[in-house]
Amino acid sequence: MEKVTADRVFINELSQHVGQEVTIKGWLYNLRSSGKILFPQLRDGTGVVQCVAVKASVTPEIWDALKGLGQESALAIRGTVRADSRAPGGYEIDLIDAQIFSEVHDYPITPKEHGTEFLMDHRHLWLRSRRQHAILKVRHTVVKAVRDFFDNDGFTLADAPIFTPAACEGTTTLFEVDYFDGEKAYLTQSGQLYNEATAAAFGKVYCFGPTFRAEKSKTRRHLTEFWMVEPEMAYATLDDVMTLAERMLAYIAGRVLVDRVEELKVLERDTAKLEAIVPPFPRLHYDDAVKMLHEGHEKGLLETRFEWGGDFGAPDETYISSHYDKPVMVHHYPAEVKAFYMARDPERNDLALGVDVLAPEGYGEVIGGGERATSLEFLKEQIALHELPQEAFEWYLDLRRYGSVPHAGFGMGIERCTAWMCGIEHVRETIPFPRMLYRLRP
RNA sequence: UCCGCAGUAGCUCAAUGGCAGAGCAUCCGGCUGUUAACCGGAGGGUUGUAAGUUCGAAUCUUACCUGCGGAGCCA
Repeated sequence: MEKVTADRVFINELSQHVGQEVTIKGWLYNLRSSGKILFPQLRDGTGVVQCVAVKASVTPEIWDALKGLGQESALAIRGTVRADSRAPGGYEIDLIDAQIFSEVHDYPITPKEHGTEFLMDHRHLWLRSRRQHAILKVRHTVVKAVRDFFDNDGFTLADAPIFTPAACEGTTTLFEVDYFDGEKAYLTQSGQLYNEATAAAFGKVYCFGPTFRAEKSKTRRHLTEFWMVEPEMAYATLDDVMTLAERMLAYIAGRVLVDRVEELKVLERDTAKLEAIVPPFPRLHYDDAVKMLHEGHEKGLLETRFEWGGDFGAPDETYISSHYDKPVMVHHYPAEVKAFYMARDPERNDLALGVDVLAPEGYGEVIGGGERATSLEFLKEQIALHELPQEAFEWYLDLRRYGSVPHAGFGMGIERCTAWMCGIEHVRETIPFPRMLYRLRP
């Protein structure tokens, strides 16, 4: 077979090569034929392009080789780029030559519909599909936007460790690791406590990495391994953190709208929903949120009457957020339902200076955060009250012994944010290889 | 962990107590503009597993396994 010799270009660059002879290296996305004319569609990771091979214009060897190719065969083609409204994507390549790298005849994922289990079992191949490709491109942009946002705002990236000796959330959701001599280690649930140390060193910091929670949760919003970005600011309050959260979310949505136009089309995302994500976001005191839930119950829109003092369930969150077309920030939760390190409202000691950001359209809690307690004595009490081993937290208590200041931060789940941006049902599609209860492979 | 639903060809599904089928995929053939192309033909089955009821079970019963949806908890 002849060598493919023209300059290699990528499919998303074709508009700059109209009239030129180019080489595309990729995989066969689909093949249609009509007698003496073949329409192979190639994908190369940047897009999909339709090629046209006319029997009279190529050698018999190339014709026969192309004719028999199955989906996902690997090949390079040489041809002339042409704008054509009949082609999906707007550009078409008149094929001159082809080189087959790998011939495939039994690719399991066909253009027809498949079930969730089958697709999840073939996740390593499913990633090649147009929709999955679009979702992960959006994820990439969400991550990039997050990093740019903090980098441009004077934050220092200071990542937290993944092996930790103690929990910062509840102890029921820890993954145990048996490796360190004579001591149990756990996979991190949050970089929160370490962030407080680096914030005292750098002022404004963030960490970004994988997080592990052994919750027996089987919902569209849960993964056992997920990625979280956590900013932390010294000399900052609950209000500062809410302002930071709304600025960040608006920045992310803006970047996705600009950088992922094609992907949002593939996903059939209603972009008006993303355009609405601009500050200020409504701020709702927990007491007022509870009032809202009571009204919802009286109107018959909520099954059970919410009791003051609890944390919101999924239907409660959805009901609250349904009143707004922007994310809503619920603040001043009862201290009892929040972590031990939360600062208290000086006027009402039973309330914590915490905030949850509830995304619209039922996407639920995408951000949780707040102001941290500054008093050494208070934290010692809380550690005892929660029956946590104080010796494990001595380093953390040092942060209160040596230059304790008001500080605040939050955590955002990248997958929940990405699912929201994409407008998709389940977070499992927003990470290349999801880890869930009952899902370790592939 | 609890509640609900489902498991039949490689995939998506039909067959509701009486011959296990269709579309897609695969293979063979046809078609010079296809858009999840179309047309003709072929191959493809331990009906999730085990036991039970019955003359007869994909179908009814029980247990188990697997998956999906929801709840609690969370980002």
